[in-house]
Amino acid sequence: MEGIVVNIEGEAFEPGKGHSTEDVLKRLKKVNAIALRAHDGYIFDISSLSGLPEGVHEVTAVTANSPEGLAICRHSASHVMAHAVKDLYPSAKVTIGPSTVDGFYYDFDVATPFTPEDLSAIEKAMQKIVKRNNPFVRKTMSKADAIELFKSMGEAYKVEIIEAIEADEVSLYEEGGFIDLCRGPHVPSTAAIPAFKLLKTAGAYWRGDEKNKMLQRIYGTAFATQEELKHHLEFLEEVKRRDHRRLGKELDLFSIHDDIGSGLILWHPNGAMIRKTIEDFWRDRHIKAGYKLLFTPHIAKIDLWKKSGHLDFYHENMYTPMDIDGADYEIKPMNCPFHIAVYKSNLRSYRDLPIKYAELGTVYRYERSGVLHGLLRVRGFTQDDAHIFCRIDQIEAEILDVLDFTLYVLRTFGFENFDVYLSTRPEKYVGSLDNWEIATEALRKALENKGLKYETDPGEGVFYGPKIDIKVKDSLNRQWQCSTIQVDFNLPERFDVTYRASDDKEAMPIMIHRALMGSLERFFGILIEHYAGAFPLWLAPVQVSVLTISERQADYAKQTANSLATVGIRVETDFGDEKIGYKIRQSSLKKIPYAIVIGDKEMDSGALALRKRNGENLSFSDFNSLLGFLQEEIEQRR
RNA sequence: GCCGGGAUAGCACAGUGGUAGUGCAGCUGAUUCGUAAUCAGCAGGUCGAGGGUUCGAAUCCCUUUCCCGGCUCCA
Repeated sequence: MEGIVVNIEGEAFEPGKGHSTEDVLKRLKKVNAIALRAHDGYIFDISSLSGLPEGVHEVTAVTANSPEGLAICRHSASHVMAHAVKDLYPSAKVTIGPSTVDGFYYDFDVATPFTPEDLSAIEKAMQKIVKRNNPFVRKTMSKADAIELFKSMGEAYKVEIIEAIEADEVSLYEEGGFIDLCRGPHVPSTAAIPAFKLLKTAGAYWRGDEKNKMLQRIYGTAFATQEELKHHLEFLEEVKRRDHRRLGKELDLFSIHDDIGSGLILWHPNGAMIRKTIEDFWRDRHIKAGYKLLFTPHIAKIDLWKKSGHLDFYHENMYTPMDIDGADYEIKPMNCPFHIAVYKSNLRSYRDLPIKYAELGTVYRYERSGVLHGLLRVRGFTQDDAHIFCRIDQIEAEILDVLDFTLYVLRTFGFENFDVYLSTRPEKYVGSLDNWEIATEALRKALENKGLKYETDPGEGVFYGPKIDIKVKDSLNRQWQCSTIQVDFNLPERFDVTYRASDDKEAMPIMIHRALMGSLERFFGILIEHYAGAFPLWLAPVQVSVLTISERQADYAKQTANSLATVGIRVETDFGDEKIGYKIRQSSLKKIPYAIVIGDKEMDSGALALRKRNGENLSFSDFNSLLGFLQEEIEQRR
């Protein structure tokens, strides 16, 4: 351990020089260190302090408060879970058990799936193991020995895993008699797993491949403190509370019916009003941004899809063709071929470019029944699609434009944080290397020009071109993919799309596909959860409710409501014989942004009282000042 | 598609072999009230669908449809 510096909470310790090894270990224990991080980010067990690899001269204590430390805790928790499962169900075979972004899981091969009661029994067994404070002991052995060991234990999956490992030596961890193959690192001992909870069970294929056996997965989570665990569980409750399927029903926004078909959405009046507002905004802004709007059919002859390549590359998501007068027609999974047909309906000059076509195009795609999910994964949806035909020298400017436009639109819907990804050329691709290079650089430059932080996903582009994906973060900080901007070298080629260049020769434009919201259905689902159903005034299906204290004010209130409706405010009235508290409660449950309460006072004075959804009260001396207030808020879309 | 769980009144749910229930919503009546639930009465069901076991099935068995959680973040 000579010559090694150990940083603990900002203090440097040098075992052998002023500090004894015991002191350092004690100190590490005192701060609840669970691992050590080297400069290059590599993480070691605390026990490896005495045997650090050559070249490592300085390490820093890692606690469960850091992301790495927490991941280690969770990983160790998954081992403890496997230990508990083996104790309770000795015939269970262990497989893999990693930590995840918000917890951990472990997959087991068991004869009968786990029940919720099993889960709490396992959790209790885990608590006992944690209490015993068994040290995690790392061992290494040769591959051959490890294979022998796990064979003798009957752990066939572990044998399979070891056989696939390339190194000569593998590491094992033992804790309280439970041995598992593991790369590590782990917490020093089981008591260093402060707060954990098992959450749910699920089927999961071995190695995620549906050709393999189905294993039983147990999900759990762990945190540095009970407090944080509690917060996380509350967060999960909040997620449930905001579930768009639940709110969709409660607020009468949309429905899905068995007898109509899975993954097919019916927009109810409230949802349809929101969609109409979104669409109006979308169309208006697109026209202002120089897009031309299109409407195209829902079906087309099968040859079109052969030519576009969809039948080759996309047929798994397409429905069986229908026969019309002896010709096969396909319901459309994409809008692009139609937009190309519009482009090709005329000769185009280089002076015409860029040509930007936009359409709210409804497409139908086959999704496996198991993946359908409310509005977020459906079989019929409307894309806010657009195709930009431009010259290759225009790509950067166009992308820049699209980026600006996208961020403007997303911000209007209350999304302020984005994660941006640039996906580059995959192994299988079409188009020339030159074009890929130019297009990828154009995307990159546009991102840098906008000062957007982005991650590069090498090789993750589509076969026909590089792309930028933008993921929004909602009010619960969850990430959703909405926008995508994709360069396409393929379709112009396939459809022989051309323009007349300045040198009088035929040239091929580049196509940019882009969607800002992705699909209206999905975006709506995300919005419902983002706003927890409490839509801002400009989007709210009903903007104001007019409520009376008693029957006496009904006529007067009716006039007020009519005056609002006449200028386009969406109003609902409640003149029933319930008490005002009841009416306000009803209005609040419907998440109507404002309630106007009218009693004798208002009737006599002409003043108006406006109650916000959150209980706050505002008063206005007359109708016009109230109207002005509402109109300004609508105008500003906040 | 696969594994597990589920489907009972418009909604949320209870009901493990013996008369199908509760709350909210709905309807009717009373009440006319000042910022998140006034009171009373009434009505509402092929217990997802089909078949079977049984004297008797929401309940047990089989089939089927749909919904929910998941199905690599790689020792």
